Amino acid sequence: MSRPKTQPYHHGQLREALATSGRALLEEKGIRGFTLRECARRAGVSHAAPAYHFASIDDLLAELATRGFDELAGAMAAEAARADGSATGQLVAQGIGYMAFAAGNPALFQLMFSREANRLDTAPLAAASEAVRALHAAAVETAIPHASGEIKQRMTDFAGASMHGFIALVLESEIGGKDSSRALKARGLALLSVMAETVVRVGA
Amino acid sequence: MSRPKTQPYHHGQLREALATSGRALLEEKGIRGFTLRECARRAGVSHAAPAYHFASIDDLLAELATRGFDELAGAMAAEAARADGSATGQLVAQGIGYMAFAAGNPALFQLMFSREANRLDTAPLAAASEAVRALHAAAVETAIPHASGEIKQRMTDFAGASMHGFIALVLESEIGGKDSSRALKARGLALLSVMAETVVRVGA
DNA sequence: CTTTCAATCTTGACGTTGGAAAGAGGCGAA
DNA sequence: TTCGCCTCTTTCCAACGTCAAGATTGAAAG
Repeated sequence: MSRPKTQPYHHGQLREALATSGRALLEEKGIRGFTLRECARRAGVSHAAPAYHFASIDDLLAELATRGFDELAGAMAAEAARADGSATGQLVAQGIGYMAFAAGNPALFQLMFSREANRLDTAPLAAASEAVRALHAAAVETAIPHASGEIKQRMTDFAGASMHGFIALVLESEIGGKDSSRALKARGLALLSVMAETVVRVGA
Repeated sequence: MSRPKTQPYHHGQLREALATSGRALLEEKGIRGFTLRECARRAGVSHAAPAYHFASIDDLLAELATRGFDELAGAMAAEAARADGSATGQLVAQGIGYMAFAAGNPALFQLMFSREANRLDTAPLAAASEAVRALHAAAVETAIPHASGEIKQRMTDFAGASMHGFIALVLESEIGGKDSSRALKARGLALLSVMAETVVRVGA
C-alpha cells in the first residue's frame, strides 16, 4: 500500500480542504463574514481542527492571500506568454491577466491588497507579493529598456497604479455601476492601451 | 433655556460621539478589529446604547464611510480651489487632495472603497460617493472641454484609476515599502503630472 | 410645581465566534 | 504487539452583535 506519505490520516488533506473551503467562503461572505468555524464546517471537521494547521484565523487568511498572489502571478505570466513582440505587448497582456484574476476573485483580490493582509505579513506572503511586483517591473523594463532608472521607477508606479486602480474601482462598482461586463472589458482594454502608450512615450 | 431641541438628553451627542470614537477605533484596529462594544466603551456608554442610533454595526460603518466621502470631497474641493488656471491644474490639485485624505485616514479610506461598504449601500452613502465621482468628472471636463463623450469617459476612468491606484498601493505598502514620506510625495506628484498631461494630450 | 411621557440609556440574556486545554483515536516505527 | 506522535474532537471561556425588558431623564402639559 504505497500511499504518498503526505496523506497521513483521518481527513488527510485538511490543510488543502481548509484553503479551498476558505476561499469559497471568502468570496461568498466577504472578509467580515469570514469565520473559522464555518470554514471548518464546510471541510467536515470540528471547529477546533484548523488550529493544528493554522495558528489563527489570520494565519489562514495569510495563506489564502499568499496563494492568491501565486495565482495572480501565474495569470499575468500566462497572458504575457502569448503577447506579441511589440514594446507594449507585455505590459498590456499582464494587465489583462491582472484584471481577469481580480474580476474572477474579487474578495480574495481585496484581501490581498487590504490593510489587514499587510498587518499579517508572513514571509511567504511577502515573497509572493514581491514576485508579482517583479513580474510587473520586468514588463516595464521590456517596454522601455533604455530609460533611466528614475523614469523606469516612475513608469512602474504609473503602470501599476493605472491597472490596479481601474480594476479596484470596478470591483467596488465605483466605475461602471450598471455597465455590462463586455463594456467594462472594453474600457479596461482602452485604459491599458493608453497606459502602455504613455509608458513608452515618456520612457523614450 | 432655549437649547437647540436636538440636544435631548443623557449623553446627548451619542451619535456624534460614536462616529468619532468609531473612526479612531477603525484606524487603530482595522476593519476586522472594529467592534461595536469597544466603540461604545470609548464613548462612555453601555454596550447596547448604540442600538438606538445605529440599527447595526454595518449601519455605523456605513455612516463612517459616508462621512469619509463627504470629507474626501471637501479635501478635493479645497485643493482645487487654490489651483492655478492651467488645463491640468484642477486635475492635479484634486489628486493631491485625494491622496492626502487617503494617507491621513488609511483604514477609513479602505473601508470606503471596500467590497464591504459596497454591500452596505445606504442612500446617503451612495450619494456621498457619487459626489466625489462628480467632482472628479468635472475636473476632467475642465481639462478637456472639447473632447468627445467617449474620450471624456475614458479619460475619467484613466485619471481616477491612476490616482486611486497609486495611493491604494502605497497604503498597502505595495509601492515604496521603505521610502520616506517625502520621497513618496514626490512620486505621487510625478504620477499626477504624467496622468494629467496624458489626459490633455489624448483629449486634445 | 407637579405630573406625565416619550426619548434615551442600562441590564441581562441568547447564540455565535476565536482560541486554549485536555482527551480520544489512529498510524507508523520499534 | 506496543509505543509514541500526529491529527482531530470535546469541552470550556471571554468577547462579540443583537434583542427584550426595565430604568432614567429632560421637557412638555396641566
